[in-house]
Amino acid sequence: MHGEGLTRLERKQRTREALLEAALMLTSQRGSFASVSLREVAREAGVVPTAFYRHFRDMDELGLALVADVGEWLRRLLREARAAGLPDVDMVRRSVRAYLSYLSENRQHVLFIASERTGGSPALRRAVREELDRFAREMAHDLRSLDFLPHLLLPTLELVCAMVVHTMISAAPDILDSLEEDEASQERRVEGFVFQLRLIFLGAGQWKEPEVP
Amino acid sequence: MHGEGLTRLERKQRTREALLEAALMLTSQRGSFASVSLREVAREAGVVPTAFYRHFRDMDELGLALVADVGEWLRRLLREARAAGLPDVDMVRRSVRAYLSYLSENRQHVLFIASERTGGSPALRRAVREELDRFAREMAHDLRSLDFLPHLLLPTLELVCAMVVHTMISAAPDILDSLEEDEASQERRVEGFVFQLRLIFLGAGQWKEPEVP
DNA sequence: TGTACATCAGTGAACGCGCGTTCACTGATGTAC
DNA sequence: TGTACATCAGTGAACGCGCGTTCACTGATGTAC
Repeated sequence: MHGEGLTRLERKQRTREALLEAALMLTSQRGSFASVSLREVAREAGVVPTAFYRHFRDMDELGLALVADVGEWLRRLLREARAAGLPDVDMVRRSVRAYLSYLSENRQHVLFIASERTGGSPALRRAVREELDRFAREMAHDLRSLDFLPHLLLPTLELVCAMVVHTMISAAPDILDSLEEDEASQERRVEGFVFQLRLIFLGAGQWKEPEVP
Repeated sequence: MHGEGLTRLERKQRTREALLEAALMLTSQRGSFASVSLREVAREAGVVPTAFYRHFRDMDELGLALVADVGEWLRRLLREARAAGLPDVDMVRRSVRAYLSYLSENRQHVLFIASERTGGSPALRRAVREELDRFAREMAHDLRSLDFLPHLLLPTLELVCAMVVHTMISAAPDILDSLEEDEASQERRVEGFVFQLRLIFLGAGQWKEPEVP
């Protein structure tokens, strides 16, 4: 019952993680972090409300911790993509398939980012934005080292990556919602998503960097 | 004090509008509709909480009415764009300038759409999505009749428009937030936004419709 | 190794507050004659 | 036009509820000797 064989610190860490996970779950369920209460989080994590304060000053602090957590998840995703190597001929469709399966397993993370990028408190919004910017920069760095789109300057490649990331994140709620509707609208959403990515890469392939004399 | 010279119906309509406006304002202030309470809306509109029920069954119903309202605003925006006529050479930069000034005057509408497209209740999310889809379809229709991107099939043009709309909506919170930061980051956000639109049109210009035998 | 004490994660009672919703009401506007 | 009655937008008191936060506490784990 009390996690035998664990040190006090390990147990504390477990409770902390339970709180974070509970908050993430409730946020994706409610649609926004702001409408999740401290008491709900504690209840879901299986502790008394006052235990919350051993881990976070308030919900704002937990929210920021959640962003950091989700940021780590994003970096793991990137690391795996990196291991998969250079995108090939039908790269977009393959990547989309991979992303969709990732999405169904990590619904909560993506929905959290999507909703708090726009909907959260200023501090939360800012933190999410920073994680996404950072993610795009790392992705650009990876693509550069794979010699992908070599005609683009690095800052331009970063902008392209930011656009891809942002497209992926904001397609997620549309696609996840469409799962609850008929199969046709689901396919339509996915096709729309594929089209968007294709258009971005098509545009990026054609982009001419302005001449610098 | 009691709006002399107005019929009872006109006064009721006024209160209704005051409630909607209050809700819109509070939503853009809080970052999400879900974290605005019925009592706050009534207070802001200058009526007692129970008067709310003369106009809406609950906050969900008011939310949907708000979507309809904002949808009308979108259509007005489109009508004005239509009157402005065919986009010209430096169309993107001109349009962006126009959009930015529109944005600063209609902050609340855009922020409402942006946050509830992802963050709201399922019904609200769906309603917002429908308004945006409809908006994109009308925009595609307009561009078609102006012979813009004539090599694209109408469904493709609709996808391009959906992408533009969606890029505009989701750039809005980034840009509005950047106004509170230094001028450099503001310029960076706007440049990123311009780049995204350019890339979309560049891609759309290059798009080859698949051959149908 | 055994004992005495300190630490501190989690408990449980209590608080004041704003919430959504109910109800009976008021009094100005609208309608019928 | 004037009068008597109906309508109904908005009022104000009251309710039970979940909220965030405080406080003194408990008892298992950790530390010093």
